[in-house]
Amino acid sequence: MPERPPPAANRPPTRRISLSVDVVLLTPHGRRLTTLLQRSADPRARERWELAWDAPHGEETIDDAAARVARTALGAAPALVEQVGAFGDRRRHPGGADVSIAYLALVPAGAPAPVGGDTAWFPVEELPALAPRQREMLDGALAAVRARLDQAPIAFRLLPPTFTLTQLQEVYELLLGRRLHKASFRRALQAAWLVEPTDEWRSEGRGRPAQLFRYAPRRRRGGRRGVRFDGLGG
Amino acid sequence: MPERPPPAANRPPTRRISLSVDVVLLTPHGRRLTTLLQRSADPRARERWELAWDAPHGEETIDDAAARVARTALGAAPALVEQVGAFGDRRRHPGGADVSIAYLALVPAGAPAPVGGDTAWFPVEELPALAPRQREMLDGALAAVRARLDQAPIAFRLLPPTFTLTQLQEVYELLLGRRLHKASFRRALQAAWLVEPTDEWRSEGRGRPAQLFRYAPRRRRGGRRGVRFDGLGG
DNA sequence: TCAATAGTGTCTGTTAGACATTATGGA
DNA sequence: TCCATAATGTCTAACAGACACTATTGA
Repeated sequence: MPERPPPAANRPPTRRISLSVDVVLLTPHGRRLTTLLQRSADPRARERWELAWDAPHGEETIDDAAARVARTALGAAPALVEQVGAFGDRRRHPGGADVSIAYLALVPAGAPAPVGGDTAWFPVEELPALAPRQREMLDGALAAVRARLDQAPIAFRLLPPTFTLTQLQEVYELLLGRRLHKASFRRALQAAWLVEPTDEWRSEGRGRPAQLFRYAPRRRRGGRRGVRFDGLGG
Repeated sequence: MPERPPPAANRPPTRRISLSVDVVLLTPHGRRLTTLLQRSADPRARERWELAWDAPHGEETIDDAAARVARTALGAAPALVEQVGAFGDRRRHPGGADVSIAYLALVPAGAPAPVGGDTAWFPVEELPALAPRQREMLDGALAAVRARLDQAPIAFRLLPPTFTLTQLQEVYELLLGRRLHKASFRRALQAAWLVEPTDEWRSEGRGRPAQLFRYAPRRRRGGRRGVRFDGLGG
């Protein structure tokens, strides 16, 4: 039986550390998922790109700080801001923070882009070099988006208030990284009572116009079926 | 078009904050999920119970600190330690930490219990009063366990190396909070190639002895099917 | 007219859940 | 013997994916 030390003493944690709140802003651009990066504000490293970040101000909570950082970088409030997790290994952060809290923020497609050469949307498969800590946070945010896709209305936050079912399916395909079957997708969507049709139609270019829908979840009917043993690799 | 402030200045986050790492240790006890609580080390509040927690020491990362806190509280290393998230609202933490990082730690059923009246396992439905921050972290850890059940081998970390299929199903029922169909459960398990039989059998009390299995995931065959629109409430 | 996209009906193989049955031990 | 639990076979309804077809627009 190993020796067991007494429980940690209940003193305030005296050692204070530096903290950053970093936000991964995401929006679809065409058939690609893109993320917002800013040029470093450090005058010695103006050519480097960074995730938007800052330390919490004054009495702000970390959620407050994330909302502020997102709003400042984007010029408007995103549709959803959610925590991803804390990153406190020894990888480098642009501000030298000991611990960084990552947030993801979703921006509807077609929202006005921030102007100026200091801020730009990059496809997530073609990113410039980032500080290792921020690279890790970005990968974590992408994994979180995919994991939460069927738990929270992620896809609807990446679309304007009304959208076509093809747009919705494209967002799912974007996030899942695979093609979906059109008829099955619509059947499952109808069975879930998640969207309702508007009386508007949109004609884009050639084919038949598509009906516009809005996100309007009704109460679920029937419980979940089965247990998923997928994803239990090693 | 709203005025857009310049991006956050790239100065080190000078304001330093106090940080705690809090661990939610979980193990099944019979048909209940239980969590480890310790009596407060504060001599003025010895009757209060707390999650195990501490500030990171010296050069420790937050993952290191979580592993240490878990090992210290339990007297042995848990089977899995994973981050839940950061909690930095204004709710009270026992150590007055500005920000707390929650971890969950899984302990196999039947592992030796910590001795002494300062540490005890409580069923998660019958907890004593906790500091509001820690109560929030515990609820977050339980939600994370349920959410990750089909993404990571959570259930197997709550069981000894060999186990019966009934035990495994009981862990799933414990975490999901609902009964599962025995035949369906076993069919899905077999199709997923997650466990392999040993040549041992266990006789518990009355009925026919059950074969023991071990967790031995084989490579997946075939991709995921469909999209889940469950869980998209509102 | 053709090309392109939206939207739907039908068929089929797979799977979840219900039910029943057999197997094997202890009391 | 009876009872309790393990383990499995069969049936059915639900569902995912394939395919085909109709509908409606612009070029």
